This record gives sequence, C-alpha cells and structure tokens, in this order.
Amino acid sequence: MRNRSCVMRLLRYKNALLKLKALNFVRVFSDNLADAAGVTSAQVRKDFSIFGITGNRRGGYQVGDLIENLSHILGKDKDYEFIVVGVGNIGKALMRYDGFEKSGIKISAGFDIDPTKYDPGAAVAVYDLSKLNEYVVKNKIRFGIIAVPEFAAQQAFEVMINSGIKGVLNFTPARLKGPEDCIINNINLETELESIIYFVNVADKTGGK
Amino acid sequence: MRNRSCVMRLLRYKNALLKLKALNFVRVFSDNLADAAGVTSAQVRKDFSIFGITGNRRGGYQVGDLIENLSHILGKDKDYEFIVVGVGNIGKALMRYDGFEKSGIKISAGFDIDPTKYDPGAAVAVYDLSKLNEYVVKNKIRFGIIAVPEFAAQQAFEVMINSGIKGVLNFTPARLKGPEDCIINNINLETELESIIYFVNVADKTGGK
DNA sequence: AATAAAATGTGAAAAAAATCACAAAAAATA
DNA sequence: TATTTTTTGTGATTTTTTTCACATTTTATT
Ligand SMILES: NC(=O)c1ccc[n+]([C@@H]2O[C@H](COP(=O)([O-])OP(=O)(O)OC[C@H]3O[C@@H](n4cnc5c(N)ncnc54)[C@H](O)[C@@H]3O)[C@@H](O)[C@H]2O)c1
Ligand SMILES: NC(=O)c1ccc[n+]([C@@H]2O[C@H](COP(=O)([O-])OP(=O)(O)OC[C@H]3O[C@@H](n4cnc5c(N)ncnc54)[C@H](O)[C@@H]3O)[C@@H](O)[C@H]2O)c1
Repeated sequence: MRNRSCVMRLLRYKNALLKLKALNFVRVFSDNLADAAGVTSAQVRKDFSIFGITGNRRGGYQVGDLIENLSHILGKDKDYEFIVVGVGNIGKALMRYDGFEKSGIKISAGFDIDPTKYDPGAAVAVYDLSKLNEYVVKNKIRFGIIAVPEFAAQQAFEVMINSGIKGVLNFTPARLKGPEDCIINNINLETELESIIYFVNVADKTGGK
Repeated sequence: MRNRSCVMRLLRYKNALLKLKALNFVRVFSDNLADAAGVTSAQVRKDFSIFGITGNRRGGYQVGDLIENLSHILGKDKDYEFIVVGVGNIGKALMRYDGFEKSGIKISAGFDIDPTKYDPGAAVAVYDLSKLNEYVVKNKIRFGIIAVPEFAAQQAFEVMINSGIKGVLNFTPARLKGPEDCIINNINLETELESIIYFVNVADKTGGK
C-alpha cells in the first residue's frame, strides 16, 4: 500500500542509492538496501513489488535504473519550491540550510509579521505576510513550512491554503484543520524529545541497569 | 502495546490536557481527546486501557487525574536535561527555543568542534566537543541531540554513547549504529519535505482536475 | 424508585503491515 | 551443456494495529 511509512522507506532507499552511485556502485541487492534503510530485505522487495519496480533475479538491481524509477515514482523529476512562514529560530535554520538543493528542494522566500524580519534583498528574501498571496500565486508555489508560534499556526495555515498551497510541513504543536486535499505533515520536537525520555526510562526499568 | 506510535499519542493527549487545564476544564471525554489528537475515541480508550488508565463511565475523565496518570507513565515527574552536539543552524534553533521548559525539558549545553562557536558564558554554554565527556559524566546527562553534518554524525554519536548518553534525537540523515540499549529517534527534514511532494502529486493525479 | 441517557472498557472482528518461504529466473561453475 | 548457486518476486501466513460493538456503569430525569 502507498501509505506514509512505505513512501518514507522509498525515500530512504533513494538516498542510500544516491550515495552508492556517488561511490560508483552499479549493482545493488535488496540486502544492501535493507541494511542502509534499517529494514529487512523482504520489506525492500515487497515495497518495490507494490510499486512495480523489478530487478534481475540473481543479478539484483541496477543502481542507476533504480534511482530513475524511484525518482519518477516519488515525483522528483523536477525541482520544487517551498516558502517558510515564520522566520524565527526554526524558520531561519531551514532558510540557511544549503543541503536541500541536492534533493531538488528550494526554499524560495520567507514571510513574517515582524517588520524587523523583513529582508527583501537577502539570498532567501523575507517579506511581509500580506505579500504571501501575491508571491505564491505569481510563482505558483504549492508547498510551505509553518514555523510561527503555535497560536498563529491556524491563521498562517489558512493564508497559505487560500493562496493555493497544497502541502505543508507544520513545526507547531497545533493540529491544523483544513481541506481534505491539503497534505499536512507535523513535526513536534517536544514530543520527539519526550518520547526519547519515555523509552530510556522504560529501558532502565526493564533492561536492568 | 507500548509501541512508539502509542506513546506519541499519549504525549499528544497529555499536551491537549494541559491546554484544557489552563482553560479550567475539569472533565474531559474520550471524544474530546480524540478530536484534539486527531484519532478516534475508541483509540483513546484503548490506549488508556493498555496502560490501565480508567475514567468514570458516563462521567468521562478528570483532567487533573489524567494529567497526573499520563505524566507518571511518561516519566515526566521531573525535569530532564539534553545536550546539543553541533551548534549550527538546527542546533542553535533548539538552544534558543524557550518553549521546552514547560514540557520539563532543558537544553543545558552545546558542543562543537569549531572554536568560533565556543561560548562558555552564554545562557546555554557552548564548549569544545572534547569537554563533552567530562560535562556529561559530571552532570549525569542522559539525553542528547545530534545536529552535526552527516559525515560527523556517527563519530559524534559514539562520543555521546561513550559518555553514558542513553537517548538521542538525530537530525542527520545518517543511520546511527550503536548499542541496543540506546534509544535513537531520527528526524529527517529532507524526507519529510519530499514525502509532502509525493502525496501532493498523487492527490493531483487521482483527486481531481 | 424506576427509567432513560450517556459514556466507558474491552473482547472480538477487521484491516493493515510485516514476515515467511519458496518457485522462478539468472548467473556462475563444472 | 548440465548443474549449482544466488537472488528476486510474490502469494500465503503471521503479527500488529485499529475499529467495532455492546454490556456495564454512572448520572440525570421523571
Ligand atoms: N525552535 C525550536 O527548537 C522549537 C522546538 C519545538 C517546537 N517549536 C515550534 O516551532 C514553532 C516556531 O518556533 P521558533 O522557535 O522558530 O519561534 P520564534 O518565536 O523564534 O519564531 C516565530 C516567528 O514567527 C513570526 N510570526 C508570528 N506570528 C506570525 C504570523 N501570524 N504570520 C507570520 N509570522 C508570524 C514571529 O515574528 C517570529 O519571527 C513554534 O510553534 C514552536 O512551538 C520550535
Ligand atoms: N538546517 C536544516 O534546515 C537542515 C535540514 C535538513 C537536514 N539537516 C541536517 O541537520 C544537520 C545539521 O544541519 P545544520 O544546518 O544545523 O548544519 P550546520 O553546518 O549549520 O551546523 C553543523 C555544526 O556542527 C559542527 N560540527 C561539525 N563536526 C562536528 C563534530 N564532529 N562534533 C561537533 N560539532 C561538529 C559544525 O562546526 C557546525 O557548527 C545536518 O546533518 C543536516 O543534514 C539540517
């Protein structure tokens, strides 16, 4: 099934393959990909089977072909632009990161309501939130990142949706409500840290110190 | 079962409950929590059932009791300190964030190999990586965050493990290898964005025009 | 006090995901 | 060319997770 975790695995396979390709690998086996992605080889083959990706019995898979196949399935034939709403700690960290390019992702602008954040001349320009609609429509942006304080998240989201954005990565703890056809991925750093605490505490109790 | 997604849900319930408490709510029903966490009410009750949390038939749950129960299960009776390794874009964003306190989380120091990052006098001090062991041992730190470049991730991880750290949040795309008893949570922002692209593209093709 | 209404708690059922296991194909070897 | 070895591809099986559905309990109402 084309569920989230399956797609996340495909992305991991693709990243592992890109590294193998950089090392001039030509062939790869499901076992290798399994190790790289932290799953079983049967899982790798099953995932490929679901998406109709085939290899060569006894010969494994051609690295180049596999990357092409996965890139096509994952819609990464071309580059995609994201905007960031909320140019604070997280927003800035994302805008300054130079590693997205190699994944075909570009952060093309930031938006904020704090005038001290505006910087239309920067490498990644920062504009007033009121300019978002115009910018998104003109540049046909379809993806955005929400990095505003929690209380402003739903409002920022609605501005984005109304401008035509179809997919967002939400860093706030808020659970956004919007149209069915908008994809929302949530990252909650607090709960990530809290879950680590939980599992370490459990290991302490059971695994015996 | 006490698996990751179940624990993540409990954390979401707890966060929703803290907000309800702030609004002076006394009672809450599984339906309310379901809405807040984006799951079904049966899921909420099943989760509680697994952990032996009970409410009052017809009367729902007492907000205060529930928070206490969940906090106990989730091991959040006291505060926990994290260190950050790699004080770059992401590392700094985390160290400057002032919202962790309310979850009982404190980022107590940062470590880097770049001398220009050292800042022992800062609100959250930044030290040379070589000081990590001493600091972690002395302060009995058990949790850390990895925000170094990918190539340095495994090395940084090993320094942390050897100092006694038991749980890490890893922002690099690297798949860390270490002892069984160390908890590793991975956040891969690239694949998060890429998966959004995938699902929006799929929705485009199937869902409509 | 009897009846009705509302919400929990949980086994049973269903759905989803992962693993197994092995025939089929391809390559290597004899 | 025949045999052996290796790895894929996938139906069947198992495991895990979620949902269903309803008896049970509690509160409210008459
Ligand atoms: N920084 C972290 O490490 C961290 C950790 C956990 C969660 N978060 C969450 O991520 C989000 C962002 O955190 P942060 O630390 O970057 O916050 P921040 O306060 O540093 O930045 C928020 C930015 O959003 C801007 N803003 C406020 N309202 C806005 C609006 N309506 N439209 C556009 N911009 C607006 C502010 O001017 C500010 O620049 C928060 O919801 C926070 O809860 C952050
Ligand atoms: N910033 C983002 O938005 C973003 C997005 C996706 C992924 N990531 C990943 O997160 C990680 C951090 O990204 P960033 O943008 O913060 O990087 P960065 O380059 O801004 O910061 C990395 C820091 O780590 C330090 N460092 C290098 N080697 C070290 C070592 N061995 N020990 C201790 N410190 C060391 C560097 O001096 C630097 O200060 C990277 O692995 C990156 O792939 C970041």
